[in-house]
Amino acid sequence: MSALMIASEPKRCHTNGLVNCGDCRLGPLCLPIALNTAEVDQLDEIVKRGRPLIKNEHLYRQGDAFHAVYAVRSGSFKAYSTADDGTEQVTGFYLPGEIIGMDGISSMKHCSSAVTLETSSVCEIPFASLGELSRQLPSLQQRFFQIMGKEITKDQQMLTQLSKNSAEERVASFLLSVSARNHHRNLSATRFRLSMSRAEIGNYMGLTVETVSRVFSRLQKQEILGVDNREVEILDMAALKEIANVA
Amino acid sequence: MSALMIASEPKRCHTNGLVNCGDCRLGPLCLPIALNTAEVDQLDEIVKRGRPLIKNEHLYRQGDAFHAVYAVRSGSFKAYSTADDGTEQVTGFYLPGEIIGMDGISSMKHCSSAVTLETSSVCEIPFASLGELSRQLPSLQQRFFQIMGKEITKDQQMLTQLSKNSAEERVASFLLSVSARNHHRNLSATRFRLSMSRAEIGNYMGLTVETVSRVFSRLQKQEILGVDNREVEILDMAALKEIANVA
DNA sequence: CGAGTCATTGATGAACTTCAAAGGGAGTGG
DNA sequence: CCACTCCCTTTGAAGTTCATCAATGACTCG
Repeated sequence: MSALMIASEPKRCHTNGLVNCGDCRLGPLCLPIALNTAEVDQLDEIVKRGRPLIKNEHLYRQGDAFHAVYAVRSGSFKAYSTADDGTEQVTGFYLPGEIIGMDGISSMKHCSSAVTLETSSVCEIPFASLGELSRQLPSLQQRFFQIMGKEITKDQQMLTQLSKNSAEERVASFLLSVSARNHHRNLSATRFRLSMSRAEIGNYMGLTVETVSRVFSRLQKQEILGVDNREVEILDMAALKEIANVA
Repeated sequence: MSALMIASEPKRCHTNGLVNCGDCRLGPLCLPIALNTAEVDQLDEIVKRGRPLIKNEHLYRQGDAFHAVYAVRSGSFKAYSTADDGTEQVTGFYLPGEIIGMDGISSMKHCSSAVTLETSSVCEIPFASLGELSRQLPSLQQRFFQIMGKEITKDQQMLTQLSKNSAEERVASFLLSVSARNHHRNLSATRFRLSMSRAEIGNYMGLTVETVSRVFSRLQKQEILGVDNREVEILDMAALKEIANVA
């Protein structure tokens, strides 16, 4: 439990604003799936690649006009909505290759905010252009429907999570989700650094900081998890899945 | 607190399988919003109107191949998913004019089941045709994106509901949601019959039957709500909104 | 009219929250 | 480079809310 930094692969991206969808390592995870080379080039033309955002910088805020969705290129984001009384609810975490910003589609206004958890960069995909282009490219339209559908099923799984599962089940599921998404990006499924605080995890999973911390401690005591601050190692994947009720 | 039946407007629909989107009273709530007459006619051609479904009949089941979404024409539906251990989680209730079945879009398989809560009917909208047609009709594409986006924001509001709110707040919000949707369909916002059981409400809101029942009783004692089994009357809308934390 | 489901109400208990306090880490400025 | 500060994390003790268990009553529909 010593390593501070794990493979800083995002760096390359930060220094290369010229990368296009065809060359992007994330291509196979992101929008371009199922597009052929010519189609990817067309997609490429509507995508805007911005400067990196520093930690705690907002991508958009609740109430902002909606005009684009964003593909996370590097780093990570937290999406959250703020109630009238100021309390916040984290609605999702977004890792490279995932699409953030779809909360604004229905009303053309963002009903949540998105903020970086670390230095991050995105590809901006103007929604109007995406609509237009997807009328020409059936597989792009298909793909975007699929991505929106996935957001729906993800949220519905969270509903079950929040309404039925205990604190241990929720935390275990959360860790497995991060693990699986890392694995999907060819990173370690068993060892990674959490870019979010205990409080943010707790908020997302409907728990308090203290409860999350206690669960982490218990999992560590049972030697299922190795924890060093935000550095995490899954020592017993089977046991963790057992706890999370995964078949 | 006596009336058993409230305006049975759906009946007319049941007896008329020939109604088309252009004539449907629900048009302005449903998919056709923002389409002109010619466009509605085109939509009409891909829509299949089926026989009415009786109470407790399934529209689709978890695991079924996905090939269409459905517009509720009359009655009401419950969507729910079943875990490996057999426990069920209600993921939504669907009233006339609302679209059900989008849970299958991402994987082309339904990951939840849909069942009627009473005699009901739907318009089946084959997804492939909808995709095709929406490539020709920008406003239809726009509209469908909007509907999917709304499902996303609805689910995210539920997340906040489940993770932050007390039993009273949840039940109050639920009643207000049904009230608003009724009002939207030009039905009474203050008096209606719930087509779902206490257990189903509880399951949806992450509570037990007993808790839901107790909240109903308390609201009745405070003269905020009139309750006669599934017949409900909101006596003090302001107080109910107060409880639900609505601004 | 009878059987079964649904709703209500009470008593008890468990899980998580809240309140409180102290121990690291990371980043900043001197 | 060190020291200071602030925030994050951890752990303990007490308190609440809601779940669970249990029993009765009411409604619905064959």
